[in-house]
Amino acid sequence: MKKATLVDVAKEADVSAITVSRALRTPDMVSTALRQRVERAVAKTGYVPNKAASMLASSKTNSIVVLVPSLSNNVFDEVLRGIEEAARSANVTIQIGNTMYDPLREQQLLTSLLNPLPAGVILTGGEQNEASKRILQQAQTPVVQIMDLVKDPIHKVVGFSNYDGAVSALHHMLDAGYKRIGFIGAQMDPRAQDRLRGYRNALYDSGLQEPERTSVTNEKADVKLGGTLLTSLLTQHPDCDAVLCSNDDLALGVLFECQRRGLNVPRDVGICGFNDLGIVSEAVPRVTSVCTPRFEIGQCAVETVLDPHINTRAPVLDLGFKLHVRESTQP
Amino acid sequence: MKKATLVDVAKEADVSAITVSRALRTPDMVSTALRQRVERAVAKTGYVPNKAASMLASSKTNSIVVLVPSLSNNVFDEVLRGIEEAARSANVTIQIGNTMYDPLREQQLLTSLLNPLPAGVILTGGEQNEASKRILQQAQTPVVQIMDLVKDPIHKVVGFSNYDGAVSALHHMLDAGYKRIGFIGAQMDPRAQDRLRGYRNALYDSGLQEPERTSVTNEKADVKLGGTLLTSLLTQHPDCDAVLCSNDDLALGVLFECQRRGLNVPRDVGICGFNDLGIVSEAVPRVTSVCTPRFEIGQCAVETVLDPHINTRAPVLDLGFKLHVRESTQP
DNA sequence: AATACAAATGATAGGGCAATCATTTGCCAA
DNA sequence: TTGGCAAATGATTGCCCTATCATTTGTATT
Repeated sequence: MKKATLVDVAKEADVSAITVSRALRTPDMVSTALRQRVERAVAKTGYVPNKAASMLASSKTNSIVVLVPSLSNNVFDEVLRGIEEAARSANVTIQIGNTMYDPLREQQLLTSLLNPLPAGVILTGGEQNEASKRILQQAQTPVVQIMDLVKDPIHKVVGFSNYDGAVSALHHMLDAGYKRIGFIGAQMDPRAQDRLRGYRNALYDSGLQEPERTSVTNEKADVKLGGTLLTSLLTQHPDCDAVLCSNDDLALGVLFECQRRGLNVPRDVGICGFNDLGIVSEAVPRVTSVCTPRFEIGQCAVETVLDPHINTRAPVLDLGFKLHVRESTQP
Repeated sequence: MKKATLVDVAKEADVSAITVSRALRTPDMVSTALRQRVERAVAKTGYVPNKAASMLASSKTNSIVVLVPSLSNNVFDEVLRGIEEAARSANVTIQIGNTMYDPLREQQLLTSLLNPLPAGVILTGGEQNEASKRILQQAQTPVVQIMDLVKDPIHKVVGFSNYDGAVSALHHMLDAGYKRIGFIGAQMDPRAQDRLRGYRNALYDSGLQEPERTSVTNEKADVKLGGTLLTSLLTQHPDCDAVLCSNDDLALGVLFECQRRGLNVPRDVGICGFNDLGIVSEAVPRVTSVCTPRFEIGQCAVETVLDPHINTRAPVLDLGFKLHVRESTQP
C-alpha cells in the first residue's frame, strides 16, 4: 500500500486537496465542521505530510540551524537544552552542526544546511569567516549569534559580557586578599580573549601595578591541560597566589595539580573557574566560578530568531552572569 | 536574480537537464569532456542543487538520523565525534536528536525525522517503545543500535558488553585485595543494569558469598549524585572498602565525597568508574575506569549503516573495552 | 561493410505540496 | 428581496529534480 497523499485525504473527506492542506496548516481558516472531517480522514488514511514536497512548493522549512563549536565542551549542552526546549514549544525542529572551532568547517556546514532555507540560524560567537558572513547576509533568514556580545552582529545577539565576568571574578579575588593573581587560558576564542582582557584591565585598574602572570595556549581546553598550564605558570611565576581560569575544565585541572603538588586550596592558591558547570561546585574544595546563563541563552536565542518583530527589537540582548563564590577563593 | 536551476546549467552547457544531473551525481557515467563543460557551467551560473526537489523526486536523502539519550553525558560526545568523522568522509550529513532518555520523545523524534526517509538511523540501546520499533521496522532504511549488545536487534548492533566490563572491573578490584565491594548506579538504563548484573554475578562467582552492597537510583547521574549515593551506601554498609560506579561522573562524586569524609583513596576506599572519560584520569588520585570504545562505535555505526552489504554481515559487532587500572584501586 | 553491443545522452513524466487567483456560499443591510 | 461583502472552498499551475525508458553515438567483431 502506498503512502497516503493530500489527494487521498481529500477524497476521503470529500473536499479538495488544497483545503486539506489549509485545514492542517492554518486550521483557523476553515470551518470547524470541515476541520473535523479532515482530521478524521487524516486519521483514517494515516496521512503524513511529505516534507520534501512541502519544502519544494513553499521553499520554506520549519527548522532552525544551530551551529556550535563543540559538543564535548559542556557549556553547549545547556545551551542546546534551552534551544531544544524552546524549539519544541515553538514546534520547530533543530538541526545541529558542530563546527569544531573551524571557520572553514562552519562555512561548509552553512552551505550545506542553508539549503533548503531554514526558519532561522543560531551561531556561536562572531568569528565567522568572510564567506560565511556573506552567505548569512544573503540568506533570507534571521541570524542570532550567541554567547558573546558580538560587536558587529549579523542580525541579533544573545549573550553576556565575558569581559565583565572576568573583571567581576578578579575583583572578588582581590577582595578575598589574593595579591598575585594569574590567568590560565586555553582554546583562546574571542570569548576567552575577552576574559583575558577583563583580567588584565581589572588587574591594572586595581592599582597593584602587578606584572601580568598568564599562561595561555590555543590547545583544546580540558582538565589535563589545566594541570599543564598551572605547571608552566608556576615555573614562570612561582609567587602566584591565585589563578583565574578561562573555563571550568582548566580550573579543575588546576585544582588537581595543586593537590598533586601539595598546595592547599584556597590557602596557598585560590582558584576561580568560568561557566559554573556543576562539577566545580562538587569538587573538594568547591570551586568559585562565574555562572553563565547558558540555558536562558538557548531559549532566548530561539525566541529571538523566530520573533516576527525581530526588526524592531534591540539587536543585542545581554543576559548577564553571576559570580558564585565558594571555598576555593576564601582563604 | 533568481537562483539557477538544472535547466539554466543545462542551457549554459548546451546539454539536457538530465545530463547535468548525471554529471553531478554520477560523474563516472558521462564523458570527461561533458563533465568539464558541466562543471564550468555550474561555476558560471552559481548553481546549487535544490535538496527539497531532489528528495521529492528520488524520495531519498543522504542524511543519517542519530538519536542519543543525552548531550550532557560526555559519553556521547565521543560517539558523535566518531559519527561525524565517518559521516564526513562518506559525504552524508547527520541529523542529531536528543531523546532525553524518554521513549515517547524518541518516538516523536523518529516520526519527525524519518520524513523524508534518511539513508540510515543510528539509535542508542534497545529500549525503544513498541511504536518506535514498528516505525523503524516499516521504514525502508537500515537501523544500527549502538552502545549495548542489544539482544533482539532491529537490524544491526555496534557496541560492547557492559556486563563483561563490570565483571572485569570487579575481578580487578578483588585481585587488588578489596573484599567488601559496593556498587553505585544512577540513570539505570539497560546498560547500567547490565553493569549491575556484571557486578552481582562476578561477586557471586568469586565465592566470597558476600551480601551485595548497592546504592542505586534512577535519577540523572552526575557528580553530585555520586556523593549522595556514597553517603547512602556507607550508611547501609559502613564496611564497604571499594566502590564500582556505573559511570565516571558518579565515580568522581564518590572520590570527592571520600575527600570530604577524610577517607583515603585507594587505602580506605577503592574506586572504579566506567567509560574512562578523560577527567577521571586527571583526578587525584587518578581513577581506574573501564574504557569504552566510544569513538570507534560512532565510526563503525556509520560504516555499518551505510554498508551496502549490510544484509550479509554479522548482526552484532562487539568492539570490546579495556580496563584502565590507576591509583584509585591500588592500595 | 554489416552487425551487435555498449556507452553516452536525451525526452517524458511525475513526485506531493502550496501560492495564487477564482469561485461559491452565507449573511447582513437596505 | 436584492446587492454587496466577507468567509470558505476550489482549480490551476509551478516548485526542481530524478526515474525510466528511448535514442543516438561510438566501438568492436565478423
